[in-house]
Amino acid sequence: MELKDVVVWNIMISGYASKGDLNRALNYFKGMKLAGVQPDRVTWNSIISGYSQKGKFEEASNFFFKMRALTDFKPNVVSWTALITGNEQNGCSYRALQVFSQMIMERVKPNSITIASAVSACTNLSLLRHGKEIHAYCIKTDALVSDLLVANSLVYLYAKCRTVEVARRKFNSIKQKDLISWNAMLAGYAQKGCREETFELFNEMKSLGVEPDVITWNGLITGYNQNGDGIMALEFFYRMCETNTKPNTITLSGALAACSLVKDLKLGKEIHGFVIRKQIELSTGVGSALITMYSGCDHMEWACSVFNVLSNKDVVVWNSIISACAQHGQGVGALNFLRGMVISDIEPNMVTIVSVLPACARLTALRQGKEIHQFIIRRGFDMHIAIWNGLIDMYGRCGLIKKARRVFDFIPERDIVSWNTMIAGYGMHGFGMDAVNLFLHLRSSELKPNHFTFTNLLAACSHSGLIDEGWKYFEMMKSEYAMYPAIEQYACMVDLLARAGHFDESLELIKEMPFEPNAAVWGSLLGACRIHCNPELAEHAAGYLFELEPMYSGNYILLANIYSAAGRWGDAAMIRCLMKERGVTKPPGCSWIEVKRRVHSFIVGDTSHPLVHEISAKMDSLLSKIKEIGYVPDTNFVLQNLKEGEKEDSLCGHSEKLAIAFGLISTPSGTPLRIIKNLRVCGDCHEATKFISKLTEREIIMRDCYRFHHFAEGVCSCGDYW
DNA sequence: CTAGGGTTAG
Repeated sequence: MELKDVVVWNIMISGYASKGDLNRALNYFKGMKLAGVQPDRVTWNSIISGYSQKGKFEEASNFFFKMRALTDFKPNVVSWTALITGNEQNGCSYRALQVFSQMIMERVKPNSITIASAVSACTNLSLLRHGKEIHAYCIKTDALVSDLLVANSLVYLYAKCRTVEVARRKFNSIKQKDLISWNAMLAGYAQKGCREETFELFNEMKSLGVEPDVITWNGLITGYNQNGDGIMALEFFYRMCETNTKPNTITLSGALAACSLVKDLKLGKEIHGFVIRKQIELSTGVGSALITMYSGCDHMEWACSVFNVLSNKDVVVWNSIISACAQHGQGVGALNFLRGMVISDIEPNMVTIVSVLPACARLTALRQGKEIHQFIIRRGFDMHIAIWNGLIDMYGRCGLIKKARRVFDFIPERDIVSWNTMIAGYGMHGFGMDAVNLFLHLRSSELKPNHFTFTNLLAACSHSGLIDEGWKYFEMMKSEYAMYPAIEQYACMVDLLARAGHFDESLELIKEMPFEPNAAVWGSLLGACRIHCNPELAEHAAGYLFELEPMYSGNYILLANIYSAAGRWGDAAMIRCLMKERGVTKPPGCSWIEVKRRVHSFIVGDTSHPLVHEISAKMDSLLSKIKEIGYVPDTNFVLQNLKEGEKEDSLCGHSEKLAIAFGLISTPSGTPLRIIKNLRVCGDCHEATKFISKLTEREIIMRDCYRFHHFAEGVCSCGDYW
């Protein structure tokens, strides 16, 4: 065999390279040189594109540079474009754009494929500004703007970046629309939630004789899912089922996601059945959609059984089950699955972190939270803003509000969620003025506060009794931001006014607000009645609450406590009977404290801890000492009608006191104690803890189910309003 | 030799 023509070699090489078999392609590449045939630009480009498509950019750019160094021909537009499309399709859009600008700087003229790919990269990154620049470049340099490929990519860009009107103008300007143009515009309307426009355009398309394909339907379904509109997503799923179009796995995932949104368990199960009947292999995509669907419909057991059945568990499947646990308050489960994932050699990614941080926050699992923070730093993840925000939340909820602030200050580009989370953190710690100051800071930034900002800010004012500030920002919301207060903000204001004892004003606000009062509103009022000892109003509020959330024990307990405090023992007993009648049970008070990497939990009246004698001795000596400096046990918080001495004993057994006593004997003096309680902190314990903090010169940080209490030098950060 | 649309987890 003599010299083969370079074209024949190229066909072999490009064939293998485009199939991803780079080894074969390289063998032929070497082979042709041995045979004395010089590779040409097409040969080099085939290899570059093969590596680039596989996401092996180091190899791709090595050949790119070798081509420049070893040959007479420079990389041409195809070589550059191969690098750009490869990066874009492998989730490295940012690098794709870097390559693109490098190419422009070297004065290589892009073609329509290059431009479309660069615009797609902008779309992936939501870089509207950048995309517009590329658009402008097209207009300035040549007629590429009218190229169908480019035009379609621009419709996607403008639709995705929330300027659907601009997308429509671009769409209208396309003379010969293809199916992809229609799909782009329809998906854009779906993502933006424009129901009418979607239907209109859809009908227009059909009247012109253009038939939707599976991607049209999928774009509509997933678009509406992204918009949170499961009803429309299912509408289009049903419509598709009436046609001859066969659903694929993406359709099924989309339909399952919609089921989860609207909690349509019945349809979800039908689709699951369909998957089994048709023997569609349970791909990781459909598998994770099933997990999410069952979890969204509150069937965690089934979510777990789908998880167990899946033979191929990729990072998305693990993330699905982790976030399912986290969303159902199963923090321990979430952390267990995280461990399972690591053991199975699946690398956690950004989404894993974002899902698992709230679980740590809720568990106050500071140690795991810190480990995850370390892990993020070690792995050198791109710090997605959601991770930063998760860290703020985690540190805030674990009681390290200063650390939370340090994270906040460290974020290069904060979004509104960062500010909202930080404001909420200050609020739950009772640092109302810090929350207000941060809000003022936010006002001077270019970000716009949203409804959550005001909810968190007003809640912070309320936790700190900042009445004037509360009114001011409540009014500012309307006057300066043209935002109508929602029921959440009204609830905060009712809470703020009632806590301060301004019951008339708060009742007036309830009357005047354009919503039916909900449990949060009446609950605020009831809580305030405890502080100000107002059993009459408490009865009124509790009446509504018993209707709205009949099984929540907290309301009954609160009302019973209020009756007891007013000496109305008979009424208090009646409430306990009512609870029994309705089968409402009060979860036992439980407190946790972490000492030397171990979490110790104490249940009310608990005698099971190994150090029970030491704890009880410590408690006795503490109580007699704090009584000397002014503590008076408040037996109103004992529900049972016991004798005075017995009531005092029963108070000593409260879980938060046990945890404090244990913390004091098992940590060196001066160490702050961090305690978490599952219920609202008891009034007597609150009083006692203030004295204990003074006596022992310890900082005691206690989180109950509503907020943080920082006890130091005999006072609490809540100012006794909680 | 480069080639545009729908993709599960937050």
